[in-house]
Amino acid sequence: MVGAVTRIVDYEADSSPWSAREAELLAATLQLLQQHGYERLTVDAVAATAKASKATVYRRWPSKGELVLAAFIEGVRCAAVRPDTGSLREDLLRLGEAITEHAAKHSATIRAVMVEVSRDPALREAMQHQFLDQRKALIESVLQHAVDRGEIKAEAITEELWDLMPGYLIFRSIVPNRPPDRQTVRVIVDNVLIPSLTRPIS
Amino acid sequence: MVGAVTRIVDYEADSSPWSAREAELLAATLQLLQQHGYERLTVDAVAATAKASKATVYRRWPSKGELVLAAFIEGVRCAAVRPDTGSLREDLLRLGEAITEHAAKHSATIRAVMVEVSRDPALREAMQHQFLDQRKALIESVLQHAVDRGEIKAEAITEELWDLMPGYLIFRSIVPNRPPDRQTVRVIVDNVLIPSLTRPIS
Amino acid sequence: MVGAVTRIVDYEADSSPWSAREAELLAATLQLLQQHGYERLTVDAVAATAKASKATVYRRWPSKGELVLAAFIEGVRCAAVRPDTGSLREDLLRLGEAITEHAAKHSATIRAVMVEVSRDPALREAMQHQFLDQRKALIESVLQHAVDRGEIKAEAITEELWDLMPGYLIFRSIVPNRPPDRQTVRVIVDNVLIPSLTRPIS
Amino acid sequence: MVGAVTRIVDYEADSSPWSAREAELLAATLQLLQQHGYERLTVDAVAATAKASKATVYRRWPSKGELVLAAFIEGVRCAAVRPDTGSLREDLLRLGEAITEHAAKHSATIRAVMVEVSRDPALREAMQHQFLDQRKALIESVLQHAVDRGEIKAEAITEELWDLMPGYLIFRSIVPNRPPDRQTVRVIVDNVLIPSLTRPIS
DNA sequence: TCATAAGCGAGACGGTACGTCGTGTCTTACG
DNA sequence: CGTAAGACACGACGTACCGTCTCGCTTATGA
Repeated sequence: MVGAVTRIVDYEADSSPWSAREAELLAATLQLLQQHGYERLTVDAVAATAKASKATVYRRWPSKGELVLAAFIEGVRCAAVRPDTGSLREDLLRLGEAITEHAAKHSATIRAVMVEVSRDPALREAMQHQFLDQRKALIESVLQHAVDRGEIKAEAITEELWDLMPGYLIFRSIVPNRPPDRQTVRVIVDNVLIPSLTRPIS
Repeated sequence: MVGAVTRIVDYEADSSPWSAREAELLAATLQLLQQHGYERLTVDAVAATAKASKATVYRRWPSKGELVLAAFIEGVRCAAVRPDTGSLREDLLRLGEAITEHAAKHSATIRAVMVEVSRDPALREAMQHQFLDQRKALIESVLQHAVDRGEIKAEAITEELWDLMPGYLIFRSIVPNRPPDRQTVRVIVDNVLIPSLTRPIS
Repeated sequence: MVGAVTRIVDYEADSSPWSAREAELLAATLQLLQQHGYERLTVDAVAATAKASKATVYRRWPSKGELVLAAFIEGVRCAAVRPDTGSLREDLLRLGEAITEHAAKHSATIRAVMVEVSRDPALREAMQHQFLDQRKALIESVLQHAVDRGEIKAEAITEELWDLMPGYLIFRSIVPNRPPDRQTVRVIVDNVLIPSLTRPIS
Repeated sequence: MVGAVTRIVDYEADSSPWSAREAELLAATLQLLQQHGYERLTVDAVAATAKASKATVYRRWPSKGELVLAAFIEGVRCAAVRPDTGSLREDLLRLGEAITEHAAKHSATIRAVMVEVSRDPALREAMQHQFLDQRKALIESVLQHAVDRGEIKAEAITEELWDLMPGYLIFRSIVPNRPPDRQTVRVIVDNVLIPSLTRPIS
């Protein structure tokens, strides 16, 4: 049964692993990231904003990169809610719009995280387990529901397919000049995903 | 006629605007970027590698960001060749594979460029004209040829569609753990692009 | 009468004012001072060595400086014994050798104490009463005995004279490369002190 | 001939080995040392005072300790002038007073230098060659002149003797509460040095 | 043929952020 | 209640890099 696989990593947001103090620090980090971008974010400023000291920050996260990744994941964790409208098309639209919205707000953070993650295998690991796997489970859950409802066949689901929309939307969000909007999501869902998912299997 | 638009920005690679000295510096930059990533690339190291002095670098490019963007664009310029196999599917496959290959080699650079470009409108401008428009023209040229051959209808071409494959492939390249390969390209072309481009227009 | 002055502060070692716990802490401090010097001595290390917590240390001594001074004075208190050989020359030699020996063992501590004492009037006060006055009384007692025996005249005793040997010996101990030895003491006693103390008063 | 030895290290002040920039930094260091003492001297403050940057300081002196030692030695270098009055007693008085005056002004620096020097063999070496040897040569020169004039015999000069006055004066300067004055110098010269240097050799 | 200028290497400089460490204060939980 | 454990704010340390600048040296041209 396919559904079982979906449950290996559940899409349900876990309760936060952070203490109140840590959450404050991550919130300060996220806020400063949005305002100034990664390069102009200083750990001193994070500490000052959270009325903490640098040592308090570095006790938790051994480098600026880890701090930013944690802040990013924490930001995503809150936003990850599975849509459940009863219709695959609606679910996908909502999912796409949620991603679009979140990515628009945190594009600087996403860019920074990509750079940091590529430099440190430990960060890569964290990114994989705490973010990518979560998102994968979320989408698979949406698709699995559609399979359960008989809207699509399980065989139509490929890695590339479920990954396509989030990947492309994020790409558009972090590349200058063309942030995605509702229209972008609609076109992808209606012209790409739904046709591909519902066409007869060769 | 649609083809005329395509020619506004030609996909043909222009001859390099750089002198031999400048090309050396860009080559050194590109090499160090591949080896160490953006953050650990220092202008000192670029100068040393090219046996130049920092002043020589800064005379050309007023900041590390501009230097890296120039190096990136120069790297792309060489690699941009329009496939012309006579078959849309083949053209798209080759295009996707070329993008995949290039992005694999220069993922660190791409990540860095995204960060830098987002911080400086001047870099954004340069990125737009010297890279994005080029790539757009290249793909439109491929699609236009298919229209000319009668393989697809001009109306089937949407911004999202021609942009989808490059965007997704680059996304996959710069995100950890799942670099795209020929199979990825094949699935996108066969399961997404061709179906979407050839399905009857509603 | 001269002897009366000597008795204002007695040279006799008082019984220690410290509890067993406090003595442990001071011993740990002294040991770490000898091993690593003042700068590299940390209050954390003192606490850890004595299996105590930092709060326990700071409850007794409000700063690192006070702690170190207390440790130093405690170290000296134990070592201060008045020689009484019946001969001024012998007494002075023993005194000088005792100072030499002690200063060699605790040169790092002495240096540190000098720095700390100069920064804090309270420490200066403590140093004065708990150490300098003690030493002064000790030497005056030795000299007074010699006067009582008729070896020297009371008028020959000047502040500079009785202070000269300890001061110079300590100076030599805390300056690099030339720690004093028995020969140093002998030369000072025989060539300087005895001649000066016994020469006819002009 | 005894004079030859004296010339191995000449007491003459060498011309400064520092550039103008470096002299500024050392002057700023010395000034701040006098004002605030070693512990509260920060390299940032030195840089700011000299309108330099920390990197400029650290390029010259690899640590705060080395910087302070250099500043101290530079300060001494300027002040070291050999008295030459034609009378040993006068020469010694002037020497003692010069030492007293200088040590009074720089007592905090001297204490700091002692601590730093004891921690680093390299600093010890520098201290030895650039300061202690200089001072030794200076005093030997004064005594040698007296020998040449027939005031004293060369055999009366011992290491301890010529070292006694500077050592004791510096000791008094760096210990709290009893800074030496002209009277102190006079007593040492008249009651200790002159008698010891002129007494018949046994 | 020589001088004057422009480009270059070398690298010092002011500035700024990093990540580390130690002090002295404070809280929490245990005995 | 005193203590062990240890988190915390503060602030200095020493390092690294950016982008600017000055200094001579080379080279390339104009008198």
